[in-house]
Amino acid sequence: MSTHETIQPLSDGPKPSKRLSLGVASRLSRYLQVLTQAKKMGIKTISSQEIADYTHINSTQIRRDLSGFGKFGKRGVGYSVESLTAQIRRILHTGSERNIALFGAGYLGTAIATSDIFADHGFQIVAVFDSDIAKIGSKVGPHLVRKADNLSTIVNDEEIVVAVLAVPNEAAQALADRLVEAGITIIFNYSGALIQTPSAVTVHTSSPAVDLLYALYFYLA
Amino acid sequence: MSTHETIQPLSDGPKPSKRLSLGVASRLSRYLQVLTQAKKMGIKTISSQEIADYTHINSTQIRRDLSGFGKFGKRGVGYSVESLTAQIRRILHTGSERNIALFGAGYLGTAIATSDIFADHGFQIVAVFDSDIAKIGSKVGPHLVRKADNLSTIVNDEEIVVAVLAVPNEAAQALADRLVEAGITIIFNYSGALIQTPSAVTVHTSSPAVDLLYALYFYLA
DNA sequence: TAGATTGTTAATCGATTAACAATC
DNA sequence: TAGATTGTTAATCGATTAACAATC
Repeated sequence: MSTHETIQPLSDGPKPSKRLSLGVASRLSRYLQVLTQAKKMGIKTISSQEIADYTHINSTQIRRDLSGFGKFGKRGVGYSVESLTAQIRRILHTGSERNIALFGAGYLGTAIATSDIFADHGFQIVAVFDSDIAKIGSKVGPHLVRKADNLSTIVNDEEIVVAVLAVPNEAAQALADRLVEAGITIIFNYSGALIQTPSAVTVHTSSPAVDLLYALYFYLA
Repeated sequence: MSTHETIQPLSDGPKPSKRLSLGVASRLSRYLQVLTQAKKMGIKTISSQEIADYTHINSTQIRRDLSGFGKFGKRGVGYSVESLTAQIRRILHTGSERNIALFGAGYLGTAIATSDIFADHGFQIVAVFDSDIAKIGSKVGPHLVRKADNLSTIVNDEEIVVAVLAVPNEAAQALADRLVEAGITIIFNYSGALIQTPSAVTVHTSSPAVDLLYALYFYLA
């Protein structure tokens, strides 16, 4: 956890919907992942201990996280996968669909476009871009590869909230600059490059090797 | 951070090398990522504030994390990129090369095999596997695609420490079971499937959509 | 020197979890 | 009923950060 929690003292609305701390939001997201998978596997009910087995998050903490928002479980039984999913979605405000633009139609871009990892969580890829003229007009999964011109128009028209960058390191910063200009506020960076943006823009850089270093440390220690 | 810290009270060795807490290990890994990139960009010196700008980790915390292990910086100047990299590598015991086996030679597997994200951090892909007979014998980047037979022999001979799974969801659990049997203790799972393993085995499941949900929450709130 | 940045302290705050009553 | 699991309390512990002296 990198930063601290900010509480919004509410002027006593009907529900005490404080802003979540980074830790809680992160954990709720992970519960959602387990629940989504569990649903796919046809599981109807899940206990806090079972979620703990998958996430390595302490079962007491799971119950505590959830009980802050209501009594979602049944003692002696566990949580309904269906209804807990709905509850967490509500807490995270992620009930509705969100639109994504994908930049880069190489191997990684194609892998992302053809997988359902994003779709499973309500993220819809609505546009795929590449700078290689040879690729423009071809198809990646169901998507037509386009040229990344008039970004702000496209971002507006297609109601794009998130840009996913699967481009070479060298191209990442320049593209990010253009995206910021076009009004994008969430960038998901799969390139290895570090990206600098105004503070209003969130950049999430995926770094598997860093995660691996981290895992390895605990393996060695 | 999901679990708590464990301190190994040392019988007074020369250096008080406690076991790192999850939080510290995670943050040190991220500093390493920034330093690796900074080095590529030809930067010689970096301040805690600059690292903070990239990682969104508070600069005081960065200095505090580092000062637990020595005085690595120069007041008024910052940290030497080169020497700080070496120091963190030492702290994380990640100085030496580690061998990785990659499973799955589809779009994602190919993207991983041809990128340098792992190589940048001392992880060497030494074997690529696929279950599709049509792919066996073909090349993915510099690697020959092999059949995943005799896993324990290969794991031993090639000194493989980590298995990276870029396979379909349906295949993940069965493959993980075979890997555990073959003696693998760190599995990096890029499939969307949840994997269950004995507790001695570390599974890291990459879940971009979950990260996105999390980022989106703070965007919406 | 003047400016910048580290290293460290001290105080606060949130995260974590063992334990257990409640109850399905 | 007996067994299982939730919801909650209470206590501890680590993370976080503002502030500032030290010093390059």
